[in-house]
Amino acid sequence: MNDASPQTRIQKRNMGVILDAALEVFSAHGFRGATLDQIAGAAGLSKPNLLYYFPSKEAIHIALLSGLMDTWLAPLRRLDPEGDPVEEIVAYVLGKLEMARDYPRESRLFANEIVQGAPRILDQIEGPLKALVDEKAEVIAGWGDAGHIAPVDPHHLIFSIWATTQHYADFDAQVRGILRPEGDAHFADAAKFLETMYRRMLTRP
Amino acid sequence: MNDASPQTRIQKRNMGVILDAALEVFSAHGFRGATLDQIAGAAGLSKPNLLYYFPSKEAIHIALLSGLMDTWLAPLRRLDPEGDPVEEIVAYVLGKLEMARDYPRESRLFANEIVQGAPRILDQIEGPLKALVDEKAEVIAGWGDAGHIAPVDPHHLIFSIWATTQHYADFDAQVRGILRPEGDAHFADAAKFLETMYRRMLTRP
DNA sequence: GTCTATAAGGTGATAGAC
DNA sequence: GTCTATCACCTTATAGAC
Repeated sequence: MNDASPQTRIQKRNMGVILDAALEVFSAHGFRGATLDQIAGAAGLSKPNLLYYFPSKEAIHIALLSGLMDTWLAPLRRLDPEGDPVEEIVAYVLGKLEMARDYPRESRLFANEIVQGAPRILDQIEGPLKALVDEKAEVIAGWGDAGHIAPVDPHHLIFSIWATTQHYADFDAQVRGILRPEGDAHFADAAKFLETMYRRMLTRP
Repeated sequence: MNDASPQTRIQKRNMGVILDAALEVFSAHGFRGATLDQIAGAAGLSKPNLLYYFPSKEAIHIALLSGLMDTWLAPLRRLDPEGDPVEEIVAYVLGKLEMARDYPRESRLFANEIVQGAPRILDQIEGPLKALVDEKAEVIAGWGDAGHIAPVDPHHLIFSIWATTQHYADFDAQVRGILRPEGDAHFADAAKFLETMYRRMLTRP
């Protein structure tokens, strides 16, 4: 299948179905743990038919990661240098937490990949991702210098936001196991906790 | 190999060598991504010899996880109800960060397992881990009620500490990719950031 | 206790009919 | 475009000599 060729509606639809099935399987079992049989089954296609649309298992995985990277970074991209500093950061935290709640598969897909050394997306991390993070870190540093927020290391602030929000998607099994049997209000409680936490952190001398 | 049988020095030594090799391989590739060939190679043993000491690949993995669970929880266990509340929690944060720095393989071993739904340690999560967390959460809640720290949801506080500290081990590839080329002082900077962050959060306004 | 050899089954990918 | 059949390889695990 030639990636650059024009696609029929059926082709586009099947590619979409395959990528959704692949997201389901790769996010649950990792690259090595996922099998083409599982993906084909989830997509409702035969294994050879899968490989008519993508040349290899790795090609599916790479297409998935590349396609989702933009969506995944959207919340950070929305951080507005002209907005109110504390409110912008709190909105980013809550937006990221909502993504962990609504798109846990995407979060786990990246988690699986990065924990194992990010072999297939190191380029994108060191390229576009680093560029975006550096840009926004600059903005946050400016807010600190201007005294609009308490001084913080901007890069580590961003890491802490990723860590605390994605934790609820990536380590869901652990969170549920510990909050059991109460918890299905995990995310509401987490939102309250994180908002309070980051407000205190950013509004102090 | 009978687990209950008395062991010679050679047996004990080889079991230790195997478990260390298994930690290396499982933490880097996950359960499914790891092969007995890799583990045998890292241990300097033949594959059949590996399986003389452990009955199966899964048995090695389970032995690893069970054996490390205690070590892994030691910092939380040290949280002293009689100590100074803010200092106890800050010490826990910094202790956990040191573990991420000094034992990243252990951190990634658990991360790999939990991201994929914790199929082999759900029992330990819902049992001993939950018990310990609930116990310490009680202590922290008491500190909040007594006004020794600002009020926080204790469970989510603990989750945030796990997330922010283990992040530097589990997502090391991403952290390095973004902090590049500067960073080898990641951990020193992270320690400063996290100490400041948790002090601000726990100290009453 | 440790080795070589090999069984048994799974997995990614291809060939070729339709 | 989609299928059945199949290949070639890898991986876990066992058998049996030493």
